[in-house]
Amino acid sequence: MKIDPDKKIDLSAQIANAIRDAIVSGDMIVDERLPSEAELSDQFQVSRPTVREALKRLAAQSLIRTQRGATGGAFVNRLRYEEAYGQQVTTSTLLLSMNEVSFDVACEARYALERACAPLSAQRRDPDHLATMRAEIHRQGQPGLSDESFCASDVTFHRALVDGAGNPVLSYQLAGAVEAMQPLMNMITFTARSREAIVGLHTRIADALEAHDAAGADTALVELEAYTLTLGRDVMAAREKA
Amino acid sequence: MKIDPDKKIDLSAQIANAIRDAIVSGDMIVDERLPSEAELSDQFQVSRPTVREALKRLAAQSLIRTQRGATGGAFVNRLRYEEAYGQQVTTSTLLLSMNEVSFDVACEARYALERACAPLSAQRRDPDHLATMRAEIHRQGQPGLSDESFCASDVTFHRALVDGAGNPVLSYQLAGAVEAMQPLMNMITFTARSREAIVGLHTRIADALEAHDAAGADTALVELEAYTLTLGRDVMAAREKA
DNA sequence: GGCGATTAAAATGTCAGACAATTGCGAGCG
DNA sequence: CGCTCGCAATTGTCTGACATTTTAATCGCC
Repeated sequence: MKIDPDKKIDLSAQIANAIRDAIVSGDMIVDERLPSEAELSDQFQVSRPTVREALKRLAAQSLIRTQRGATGGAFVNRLRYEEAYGQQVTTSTLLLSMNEVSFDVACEARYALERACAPLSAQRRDPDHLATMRAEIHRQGQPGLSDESFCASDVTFHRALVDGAGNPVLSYQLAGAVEAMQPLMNMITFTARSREAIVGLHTRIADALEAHDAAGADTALVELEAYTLTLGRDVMAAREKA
Repeated sequence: MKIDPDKKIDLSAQIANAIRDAIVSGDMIVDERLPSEAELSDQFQVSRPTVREALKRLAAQSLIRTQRGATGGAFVNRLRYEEAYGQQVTTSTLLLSMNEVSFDVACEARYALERACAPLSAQRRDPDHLATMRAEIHRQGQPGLSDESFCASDVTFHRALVDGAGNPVLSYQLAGAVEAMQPLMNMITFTARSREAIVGLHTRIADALEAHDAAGADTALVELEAYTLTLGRDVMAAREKA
């Protein structure tokens, strides 16, 4: 591994970067064991706590995992979709909440991405995805459902749509966009009438996917986007007035 | 903040999670100062190194930044798109390289997402984006360009296309997909003939965007996807044989 | 009284050494 | 031969200290 002269940035950050580069570049392969903390501190000529801080940085990014005991140590982690999902959602949520992203912009991005999945989903959706969508549509029609539950069900519905495309890379990329929107969507109070409209559009989407009708799904998604936008703007307007 | 009983997971991970939740939930706002390491170690009843490991985890995710000196400390960081880009690209690249994502699947995801941007880009692209695309097209036509440079230029071209949509959320989401593909694309050797074909399609895309012709851009992207897929499969087949 | 230089204080960054906890493996014993 | 016990390796945590950096206040001088 490389050296770390007396730059101005933290030693632990330099070490973390050096190891990260080794992993990303492929110099270290999955499940390969890193040297022990003592060996690393010797190799980099720093103390063990400094090495540990570097390893924790990498662990926070799921690049390595650690294991105690005799045959333990730090190992290059196989990055799994589930772990990447979590980070992706956290990052996207923070980006949206910290950068004054407007409801309109987030909404546009979300539906643009979903529409990219719809044709593939119309082609490949399997009965499981359709069943999930039907179940969520039914739940969304239940009276007395809280707004939070309605939103959660909405997310599940749209994730089924995305997963129906059968492309894990797409599912991963969209997890952030769809779930990060949830806090924004949670601000909306859904009236019985607006829920009815949404359920109707969801039903049209599910029907179109079941019939392998990509164009129909696209049309329904466009309408759903327009309707969601209207709901969001009403909330903003009402809040402006108050 | 909450407590951490003697669970089985690391204390530093528990503390990091507690602070992360406080930030994500909005309990701590941007630029707010966290308690000093000494205060945190007192509050959580752990030693300072343990607190430091927790803070490094958060710093690795760009959730906090630290500053030395009298008025220093750890501050909630405003997550910027540029920082999020980097993490997004690193994560996506690793996901693709570690999970045996096929060239076909990655290609499909990338072009599906780009096609989602194309209509917006046709509508909103400004002269800067067009100029970038034209410049990269010209570069791609230069003889003697290395395959790596050709790929890098390709990435710049497609990022201009995506940025043309004028939606930062879309740009962020797609940065991972486009750039993560680069290592896979770098495996392809571009012959003079294939470069010519790609430059032709790029020109058609730029022309369509300039003419606000969304359908034309979409058609050209579909053809480019098919052509890229062919190139990738040829490489795989040749590698199989060898 | 005002202004500049020095010093003090607060905070993070780093180090050294020690002990606890966990786990695998081998040696010893029944 | 099998089981158990203990040892060694490794990470997890603690204590205390010193170095470095930055701000702010104090002191002295004009």
